[in-house]
Amino acid sequence: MRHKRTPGIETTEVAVTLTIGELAARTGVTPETIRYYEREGVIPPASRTGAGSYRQYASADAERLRFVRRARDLGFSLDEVRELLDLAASDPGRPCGGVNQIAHAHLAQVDAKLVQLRALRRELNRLIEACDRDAALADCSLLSALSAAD
Amino acid sequence: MRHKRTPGIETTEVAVTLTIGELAARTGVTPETIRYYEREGVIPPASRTGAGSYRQYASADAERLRFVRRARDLGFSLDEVRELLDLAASDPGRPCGGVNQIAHAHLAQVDAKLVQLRALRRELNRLIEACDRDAALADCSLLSALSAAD
DNA sequence: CTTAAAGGTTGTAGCCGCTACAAGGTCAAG
DNA sequence: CTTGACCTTGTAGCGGCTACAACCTTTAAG
Repeated sequence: MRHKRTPGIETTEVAVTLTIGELAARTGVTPETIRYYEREGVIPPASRTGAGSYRQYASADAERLRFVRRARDLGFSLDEVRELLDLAASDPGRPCGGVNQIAHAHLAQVDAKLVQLRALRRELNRLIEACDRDAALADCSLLSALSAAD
Repeated sequence: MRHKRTPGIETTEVAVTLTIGELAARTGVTPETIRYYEREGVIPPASRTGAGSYRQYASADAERLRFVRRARDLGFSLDEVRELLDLAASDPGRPCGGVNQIAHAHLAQVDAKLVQLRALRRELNRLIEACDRDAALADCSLLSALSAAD
């Protein structure tokens, strides 16, 4: 078993550094994905103050990582996540139009995908409903729809 | 320029063999994708009767390829397409229940994706509507929603 | 006949966002 | 000192293509 590392000079009892596994547990992002994000430049390279060259994280890293995870959950690409992080880290006095723009563009893409998927579903359903499951393969309307010349 | 190959003994004037490019033009599938399908075993290896070892296709190959393209357009995976092709090629007297089953399973997956995507869209839209594009980044509700602890 | 253009051929790498190893290094507890 | 949990890097795979590079073949034209 492993314990909390760096117990400190026992002042306030909280561990200030996290291993990648602890960070993973806190954020719901696996260690392998965290390392992947680092390679991709979505999160900055972790410090390695441990002699054994383990990655070390602080609570702020957990917040940044949660930001990434939530943005990914909303379907933003890693490129978009990088842009959002850059904006979040830039002059807080600037207007948030850039954020809005990224979000709107993404929403438009989601809508486009929805339109596509709904059309696909309609067509698929049409073919399935026409298909009598007890018919012979030779008469299967689904197969013949797939075989049919346009 | 290239011409129709194998003009034959000028009996019925139609070219019976197609190059991969001609097949591509007829089916709307690029030559590279056709070769990919062959590698993946979705379509059988083409014959190579030409001395130069070019692939040669017949009209039946165009039909099979169109079948694949239509199934792909309906969102079936290549695995599912292979299964559908196997069924289409099997005893035509058997009932088409297998086809129906594959199609139903696929429809269920499409529906699941739709549910997911609709939920994502709702959430994204909620965040966007709450976001005042003229607010400062520091007050951007979208960014704070991404940063917020769960 | 030569030659140039428009095809064809294989093999390999890249896209996206992970995920899953293998082979080894390090740490803390017993 | 051993055990075993955890970490490290590097590499390969997923799906379904797409895009080369480097070379070969066919055909029409000169």
